[in-house]
Amino acid sequence: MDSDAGSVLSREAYAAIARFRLELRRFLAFSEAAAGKVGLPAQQHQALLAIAGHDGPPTVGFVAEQLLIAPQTAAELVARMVDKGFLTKAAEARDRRRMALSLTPKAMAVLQQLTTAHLAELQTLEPALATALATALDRVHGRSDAG
Amino acid sequence: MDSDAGSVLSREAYAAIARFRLELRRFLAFSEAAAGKVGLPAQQHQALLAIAGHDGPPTVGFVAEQLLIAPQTAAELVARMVDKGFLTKAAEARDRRRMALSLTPKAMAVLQQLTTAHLAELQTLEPALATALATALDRVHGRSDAG
DNA sequence: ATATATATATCGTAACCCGATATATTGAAC
DNA sequence: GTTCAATATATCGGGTTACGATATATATAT
Repeated sequence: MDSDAGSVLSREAYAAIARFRLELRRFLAFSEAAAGKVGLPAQQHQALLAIAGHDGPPTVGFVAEQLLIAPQTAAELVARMVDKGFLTKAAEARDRRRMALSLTPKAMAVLQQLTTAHLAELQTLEPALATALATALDRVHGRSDAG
Repeated sequence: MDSDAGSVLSREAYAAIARFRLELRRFLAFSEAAAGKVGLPAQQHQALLAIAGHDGPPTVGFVAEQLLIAPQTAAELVARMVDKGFLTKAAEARDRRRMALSLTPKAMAVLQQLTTAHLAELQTLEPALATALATALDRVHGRSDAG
């Protein structure tokens, strides 16, 4: 299975992958900065986005799933967001262990503004990101037509 | 300038962007787990990758630039990596303030293995990532042809 | 020689995550 | 309807890493 784990990778191959990761970091750094400007740590922004995009009733567990974090971490995150007035939390009638989460008007306003800015930034960064990824994957196969 | 900051975004639009961010997190989670298995925190892996892909002599400042972190954070990161035997550090002759960094054989072996695994994973995730991004950007323009 | 700028390093502090654990609630077994 | 296991959320303690403020060494300008 690991038959080519010993194949030698060129400096250019590492450079191409590093470039892709840098483009990724640039987007994430933009995102974190934009969220920070409206008073949201990056994870709180992601929680709002996941909740706003969800069809059914979002819960703490749903946030954990979408953010790929442990349930207790999601509980802490949600608690901070409730404290700051971005979310409301209420036990579901059908299963009182689950907490139904809702965005406050403040959260909806902030998320809309952030999302607009993100879409514009993604439009800008998408070509560099796509090119960097394609180049990185191409290098693996021995191609090197870049200038 | 913020003329369309007030445009209403649909739940589907949020869902599409949330999906893209989830795909991104999946890749980053894979990367962190893979690096962790060989004893590297995510940032140390990124530092190795940036150094391996760099042409000239890499320095602490170069690592800070590539990882988008503050210089003192990069100094700390590099110090931890030297302690663990992944990097060597030596003042440059031409400018003794700068520290020339080199990968140890241990680091090269680990990075090669990690990179091979990452390229395979990227091949797998790339379609989902590209589709999610394209869908998110399409939604903005009012399209909704997804099934 | 002096002042300013640059590169790296150290220290204290804050944010976030997780493992272990606790509590509340549900559902299953009997 | 009581008991037991499973699920959902919450709390606590500890570890990692980031940054701001600051320190030191070296380089550059005048």
